[in-house]
Amino acid sequence: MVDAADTLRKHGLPVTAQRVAILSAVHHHPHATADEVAEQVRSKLGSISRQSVYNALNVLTEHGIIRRIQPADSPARYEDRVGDNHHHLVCRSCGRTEDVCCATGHTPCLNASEEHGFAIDEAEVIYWGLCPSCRGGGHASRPHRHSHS
Amino acid sequence: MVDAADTLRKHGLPVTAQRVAILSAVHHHPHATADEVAEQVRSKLGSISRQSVYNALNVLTEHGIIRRIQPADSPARYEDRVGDNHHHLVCRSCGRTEDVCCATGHTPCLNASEEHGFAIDEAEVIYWGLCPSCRGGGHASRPHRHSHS
DNA sequence: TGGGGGCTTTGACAAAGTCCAAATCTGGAT
DNA sequence: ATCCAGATTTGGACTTTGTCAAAGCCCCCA
Repeated sequence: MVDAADTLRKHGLPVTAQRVAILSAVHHHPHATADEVAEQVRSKLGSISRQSVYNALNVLTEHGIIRRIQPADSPARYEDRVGDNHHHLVCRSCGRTEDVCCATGHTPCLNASEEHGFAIDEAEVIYWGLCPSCRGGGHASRPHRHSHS
Repeated sequence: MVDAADTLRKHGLPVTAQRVAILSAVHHHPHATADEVAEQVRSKLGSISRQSVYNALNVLTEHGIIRRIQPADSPARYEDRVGDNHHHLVCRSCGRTEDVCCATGHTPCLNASEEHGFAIDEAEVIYWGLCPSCRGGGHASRPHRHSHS
């Protein structure tokens, strides 16, 4: 595990306290939302502006240092783990997110039967279901819109 | 192709001019957003409230009459084609959306290697790429956030 | 003809981000 | 160690996409 500041330097990015704290927060809280990252950073630095959080997360994402995932009905989430083609498993009820390795080896399903002339560069897979806690009691902590009446 | 009103009746839903127009709009404009649907409906009925559009789209979705898809960086889109396990191909630049049949038969990739105790009920696949028009000139009509500097 | 229930409308509200201009800081050169 | 240009951070207004809630309307049925 490399140092956050080093990672930034390695990518030619100016090292600021905010960036370091943000990158570190993402590392220690995989799949955190921008808000959650902001909370974490505030507990370290005392304060940070919302815009700085978004700026940093965007810059880090553009440089491939972190990855952004945007499941339906959830704000964007960020993760450290880049470079390997893994997917996500999301709880419909509480939004809990887990990593899952690619079931069929590498770059699965990347052969869409019809390409419609598109230049496809990624196949994004999201598994939807209910996490253990939400299966049990049925006491959903976040009502979702997918319920079949 | 069944009549919109019949479809509503078949599902025990009250038939209103708005609902018929909305369902019809979705049928004739697959992958339209709520706003686009509203536009279509206005050109038929003269006017409709935003809330009615959302109400109808939600009701129709809950009854499985239409399906909602929510790709990253795009408002929700709706489509007529339900019941078959097909996926989507989305242009990173302009958001153009196409249907693609499931590459590997049916319910692909539904065997996540690690299930983390989740009860998985769906594997959602989105292929990302550039559509023919956006590949060519490079004149992106909607700047996206995935560009690698 | 009179009720009811469900739809529709209207308007306020909320979440998640972006835009912009001013103040501040970082990194490299002196 | 100091300075400067350019990049970053801030704060606040603003946008987009939806939802909530109250009130009105319409149609069906007795």
